[in-house]
Amino acid sequence: METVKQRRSLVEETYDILVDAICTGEIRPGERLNHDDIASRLNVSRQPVNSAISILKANGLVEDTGRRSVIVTPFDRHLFRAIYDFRVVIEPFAVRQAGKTLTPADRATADAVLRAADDARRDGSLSRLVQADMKFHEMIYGWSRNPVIETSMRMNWHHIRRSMAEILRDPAAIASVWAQHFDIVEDLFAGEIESAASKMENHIRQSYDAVIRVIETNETDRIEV
Amino acid sequence: METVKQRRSLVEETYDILVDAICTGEIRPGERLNHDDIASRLNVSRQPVNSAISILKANGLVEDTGRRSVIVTPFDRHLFRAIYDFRVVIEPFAVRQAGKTLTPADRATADAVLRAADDARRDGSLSRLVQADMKFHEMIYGWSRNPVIETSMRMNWHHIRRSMAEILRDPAAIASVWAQHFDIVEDLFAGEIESAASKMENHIRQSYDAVIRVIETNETDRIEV
DNA sequence: GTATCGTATTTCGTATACGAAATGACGGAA
DNA sequence: TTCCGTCATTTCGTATACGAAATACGATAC
Repeated sequence: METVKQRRSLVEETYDILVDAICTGEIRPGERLNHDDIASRLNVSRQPVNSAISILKANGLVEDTGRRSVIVTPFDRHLFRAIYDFRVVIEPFAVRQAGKTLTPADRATADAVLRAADDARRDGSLSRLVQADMKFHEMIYGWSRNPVIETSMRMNWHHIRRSMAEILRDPAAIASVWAQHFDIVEDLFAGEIESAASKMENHIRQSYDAVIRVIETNETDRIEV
Repeated sequence: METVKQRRSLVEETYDILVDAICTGEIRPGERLNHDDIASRLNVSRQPVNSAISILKANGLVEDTGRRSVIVTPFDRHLFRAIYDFRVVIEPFAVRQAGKTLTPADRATADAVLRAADDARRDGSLSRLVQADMKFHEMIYGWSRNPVIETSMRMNWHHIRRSMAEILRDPAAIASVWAQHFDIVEDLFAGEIESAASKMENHIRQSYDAVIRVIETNETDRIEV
C-alpha cells in the first residue's frame, strides 16, 4: 500500500504562488504586496499570507520599506552580474562532481530533459522552455550529489527566471543554448569530464553576455520605482 | 541626521533566537519544536513563533515529520562533505574577486578582525572565536562585492557553526587557522591574488580534514534520533 | 499479561479580533 | 494658494479563538 499524499499547508501554497507571480513579472518589481488583497484573491486568511511573506523577505525576493508594506525587490543589474559570475564557477564545478558518479542509467533522464525542451520549442511555449532550461541545470546539480549546490542555486533561479524569458525570445539563441546542453551531456557520458566542464563554463559566459545585452537594450523599460 | 532604528519584528527576533539555539546545540538535532513552549519561553504568542518556524523550514534547519511537529534537521556527515566541497570552490573564488577591488583602506577592517580573534584566543572564549572565524570569511565575501556569495554562504555557516566549536577546541588548530588567515590577508594586500586564493583553498581543505576527524571521533556521541 | 480499541488531551494550522502605526483627506491659518 | 495640523481610514503585526489531527492513556477482551 502507498502512503497518503501529504497535504501542503496554505503557507507553502501561498509562498509558491507568490514566488511564481514575482518571477513571471505578474507582480512588478517595486510593487507593494497587500496582505488583505492577496488573502482574498487566494481565498485564504491573512495569516498564511503573512507567514509566506516572512519567508519571501528572508529570501530577499521582497524587501521591507520601513513603512507599512513590503515591495518586490527591484531588478538590479549588479545582481545579475553577481549571479552569472557565481554560475561561471559553480556550474562547471557541478559538472565535475556529476562526472564522478554518473552511470549509464542517468542517460534516460538526460534524454527526457532534452526531449522536453524540443517539445517546448516546437510548441513555441516560452514558459515551458524556461522550465526546461532550469530542469537541465537542476539535473546536473542533482548528479553532483551535492545538496548545497542545489539549494544555493534555487534562490538564484528565481532571479534568473525573471530575465530568462527575455533571452529565449530569440530563436537563434534557443537553438544555440540547447545545442550546448546537448554537447555537455554527450561529453559527460563519453567520460570527457573536463571538456564538459569547460563547455559548461562557456555556456554560462555566453548566456551571461546575452542577458546583459537584453537588459541593456530594455533598460529604459525596466527602470521603474 | 540618521534614521530611526528600525524596530525588529517578533518574527525576526524569534527566528534569530531559534537559529542560535539550533546552532549552539541548545536544541539538539532531532529534537521537536513545540510552539506553545517556545512562545511562552520567549514571552510572545504562538503566531510569530509559527512564522519563524516556517522560515526555518524553508531554509532546511528544521524539517517536517509529517506528524504534528517539526524537528531540528539531524546532523549529516554527507552535508558537511557537501559544504566543504562547495567552500573549496567558492572561497578561493571570493578571494580572487576580492583582489579585484581591494583598497589599502580595507586594511583597517582586516586588522580589526584579526585582532578580535587574538582577543578571543586570549580570553579562551570559544563562541567568540567561532564568531571571529565567521567574521573573517564574511569580510572576504564582502570584499568580493558579490552578494550571491554572501547569501549562499549564510545558510552554510549555520551548519558550519554547529561543527566549528569542536575543531576550535584544539589550541594547535586555533593557531594554525589564524596563521593561515593572516597569510591570506598579507598576500591579498601585497597584490599576490593567486597565491592568496591557493592559500585559501588549502585553508578550507585543512579545516575540512579537521571537521571530518572530529566528527568521526565523536560519531557515537552524535548519533541521536 | 498483552493487544486493541475508544476517549481525553495535546498540538498544530488557520481564521478572526484588536491595537498601533502609516497614509490620506480635509480644513483653517498664514 | 500653500502649509500644517487634525481626524478618518487603511494596513500591518501580534494575540487569541477554534477546529482538526495526532498522541497518550486507560479500559476491555482475550
